[in-house]
Amino acid sequence: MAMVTAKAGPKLQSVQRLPAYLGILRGMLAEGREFVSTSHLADVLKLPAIVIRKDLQMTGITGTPRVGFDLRFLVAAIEQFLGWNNTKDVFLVGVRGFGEALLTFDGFRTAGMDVVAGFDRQPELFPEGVRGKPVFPIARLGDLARRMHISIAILTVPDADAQETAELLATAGIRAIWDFTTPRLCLPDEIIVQKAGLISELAVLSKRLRERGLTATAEEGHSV
Amino acid sequence: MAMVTAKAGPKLQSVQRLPAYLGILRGMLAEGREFVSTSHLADVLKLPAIVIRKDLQMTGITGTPRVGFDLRFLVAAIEQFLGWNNTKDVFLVGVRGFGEALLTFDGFRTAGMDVVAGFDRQPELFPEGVRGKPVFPIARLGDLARRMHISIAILTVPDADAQETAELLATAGIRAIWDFTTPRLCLPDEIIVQKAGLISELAVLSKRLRERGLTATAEEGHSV
DNA sequence: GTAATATCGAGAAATAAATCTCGAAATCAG
DNA sequence: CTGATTTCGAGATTTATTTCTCGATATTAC
Repeated sequence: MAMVTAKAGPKLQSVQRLPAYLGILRGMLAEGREFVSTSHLADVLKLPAIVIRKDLQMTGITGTPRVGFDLRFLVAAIEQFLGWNNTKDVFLVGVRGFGEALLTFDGFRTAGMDVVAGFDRQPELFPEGVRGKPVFPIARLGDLARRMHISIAILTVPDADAQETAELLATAGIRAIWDFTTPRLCLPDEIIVQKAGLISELAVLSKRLRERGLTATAEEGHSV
Repeated sequence: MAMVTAKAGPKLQSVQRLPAYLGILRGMLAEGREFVSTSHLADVLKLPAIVIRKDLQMTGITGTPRVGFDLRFLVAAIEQFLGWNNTKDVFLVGVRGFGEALLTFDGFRTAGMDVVAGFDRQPELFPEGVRGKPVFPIARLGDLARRMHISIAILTVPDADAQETAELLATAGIRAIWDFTTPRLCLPDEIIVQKAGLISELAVLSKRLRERGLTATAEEGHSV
């Protein structure tokens, strides 16, 4: 029974590769180049050209044979596809610990995200904010979210507070949560919850290290 | 031809789920439980039980029907599989910006990782270190890595310095790099490079937000 | 103007991964 | 001791992703 849903497959990995393309392409654009071929991109990124071509198809843009893609259009297409063309203001909830670092990190700008304020259960710990970013008590989040039309939040509270805080975010009108906590949040379906995979990545790294490490550093004679 | 590979498939996603299991299981162990069934885990994690069972098979541990898995053995098996049973000291290179946050983040402890020192091109910016973690000039990295037997590094330098710093790490005997920079590093094959997917995750979130955001505002009639 | 070449784009095949189905085993009830 | 129920584990099915093949098109060379 081929119940094919109308919407195209997500192609998760392709989406994940787009930012890498975008970085290179923006650089080329800054250098004054006008066209780029997937074979050239493939050289730079050490990826098969066909992969890149397939990924770019996702954005809907079309290239010209023998010439490549118009850099300006291509960059614009990717940015539009990801929604990175216009900056979105986001809140960060949970400033103590990891959140403080994230609050000061301005690398999200290139991804169209601007962390405009932090919230914490103990805002008095940051009386002057963090690097110019104000820190408010969580109680004020709902009011400010509505007033500033914020719909995205980064959740970096301690695991124990995660569910409670997440529910508060949902009530405050937040539509998407980038969740750096460990437990699985239970929220209404209309709330987009994107789990941060820092620890998962570490698991993959650990496993690869262990696989290869066994052959490489057997010299360390500690029993397992 | 059925070319059955001897080594088990990597099963990336399964590995990525293991930390979530481990967190729950450690909690149960702390509560004094002795056995756990995948069906119970499934309830807690809101995942299909079969997924969990298949994931656990990877670790090589075996459960008993009608009883479940021995919690102590299971936790030990996952930790061993991931290599999280014994703590590994790691360096963090590039303290300005995002790196400073990671340096202060102690959540990696549960993953058997302890960031013991930071390195930066401008260590004078952190004369007293960061939260007790010392910050050294990059020039001293090789010496200290050898002396302290460090084989893992977290790379959080600016993109422009990424390749150069990475090569320095390789020379210093670092065997695995958790890379938070954008460009693709070119290093000898024996160096394990694990790309951090923060920005890729953001891309996925952005795309999901855009997809749903459009339906939320445009309110298209959903066909059955 | 014609031929050669590099590149794109769509569909198909191959590969890998995730998910499901069913039989087997162990405890508990009677 | 026997049967019912829960849970595990291996193979089969389905799904997703990557890779390949081919035809089309635009530039360049002659």
